[in-house]
Amino acid sequence: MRDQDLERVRALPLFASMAEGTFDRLAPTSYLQRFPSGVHLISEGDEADFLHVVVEGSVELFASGNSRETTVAILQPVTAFILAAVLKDSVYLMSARTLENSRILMIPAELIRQAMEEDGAFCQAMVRELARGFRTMVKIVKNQKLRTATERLANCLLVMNEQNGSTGRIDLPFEKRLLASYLGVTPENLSRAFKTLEAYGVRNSRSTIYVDEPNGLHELAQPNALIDASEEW
Amino acid sequence: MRDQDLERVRALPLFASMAEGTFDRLAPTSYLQRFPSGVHLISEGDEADFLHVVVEGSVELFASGNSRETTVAILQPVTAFILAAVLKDSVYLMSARTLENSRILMIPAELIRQAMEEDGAFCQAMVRELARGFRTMVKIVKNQKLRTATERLANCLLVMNEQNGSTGRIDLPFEKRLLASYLGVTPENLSRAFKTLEAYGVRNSRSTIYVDEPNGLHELAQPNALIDASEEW
DNA sequence: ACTGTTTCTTGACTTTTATCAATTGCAATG
DNA sequence: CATTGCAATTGATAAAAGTCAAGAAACAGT
Repeated sequence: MRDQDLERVRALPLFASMAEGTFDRLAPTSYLQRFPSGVHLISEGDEADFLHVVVEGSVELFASGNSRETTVAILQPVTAFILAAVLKDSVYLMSARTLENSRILMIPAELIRQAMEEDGAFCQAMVRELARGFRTMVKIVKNQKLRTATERLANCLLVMNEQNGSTGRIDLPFEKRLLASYLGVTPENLSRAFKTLEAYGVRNSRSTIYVDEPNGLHELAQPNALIDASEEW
Repeated sequence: MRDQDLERVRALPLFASMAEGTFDRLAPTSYLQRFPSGVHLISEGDEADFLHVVVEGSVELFASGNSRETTVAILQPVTAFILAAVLKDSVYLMSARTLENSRILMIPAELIRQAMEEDGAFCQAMVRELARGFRTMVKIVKNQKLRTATERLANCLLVMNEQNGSTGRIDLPFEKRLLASYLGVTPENLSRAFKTLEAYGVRNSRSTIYVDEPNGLHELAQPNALIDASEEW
């Protein structure tokens, strides 16, 4: 692994407070691998052998069942995933695939569990990371159960717009079908939800979306910090 | 706090591996309080001052938004809740109310955070508990996004039946309206879902439900261990 | 620039779920 | 034992979301 990448991983909140020795023991047995877009990284039901970290690119976490499939999260660098399965020495509950050319760091699960037992600071970092993950999932549940599809889209656009510096222009970094799956609707219904939002100043051209009247959209969306704010470290 | 109750809390996985000294420091400043049914214990948005533990009775975790309300979980003794908010020193994402006469143990949040820093074994227990909570929430998301209302009910009945020793008889420990909110449907639709399941040998009288043909129900429900199995410690 | 492929959109229709209103049925109360 | 109160059900209707099929728009490769 390149020193530069090592540093980026080291800078992750999860690893930042780790003792020098602990980190040095993880590094040599971990793999940083490059994957093309669309590669299936892990499958739900499999044993958790490695903790994964998106170092570059992006990764989709999704789940299947009842002959359906749904996106649970879309991860940007630098984010660790499937931490809970690794810690419980259990099977994955979600599958993961790359959304573009990506570099993924894989750390043997056994080493992570060891490090947790030996390094108190790391264990505390883990607690924070898991608490963050838990609360993120609670927000996803609330978003799903308390809102209609159009409300979810409206709030999603408001969040994305803010992340972009409130320019009123959003460049979708992925396909609409993925956005649909993430929002829990069919692609057809996502199109219709966009049409509904036209009345609130949302223009939608292929992969660029313009939010002209954030105030009007706010009214419809009724954003809620206890759902929409991303969990800070 | 009575010694007997103290022991029950001590026996919780979360506290079992805690050092003697750490536990002794928590105990005297914690309150074990008795509440009647329907008491609002915490409100989403409030600062997390205490870690709560259901010692007796039962507690509903629910969330509000967009002028709707939904049940996220129903907790039986002995379970700690809102651990994540306490650890992150953040606001609650869910509200909680008692569902019957209950006794709730309240431990000052600050003490929990201190204990985590000082007691490595406790910190590790916390990691396990949070990982468990995270995975439980993932399952709730999957249940919600991958299944129809009738499928959710069918699977819920299968789980409840198994928990009851597969006797084919389920005595609901709460009202149907709560079950509806938990499943994410209106009470009216829950009734209709029950009617649909009649064809699969489900009889439904007030608060007792009979599952006559679990095999037929299985076929419809398509149970899935990665959704329905409860997360073990 | 053309061709084939894929994503996205649109329309018609069905299914699922919610809403509103009314009724039933149980259980507690006096 | 009637009465009251509430949970649960039922029916009618509306809204939301899914499905299927077709067309339009973007994209990749030649």
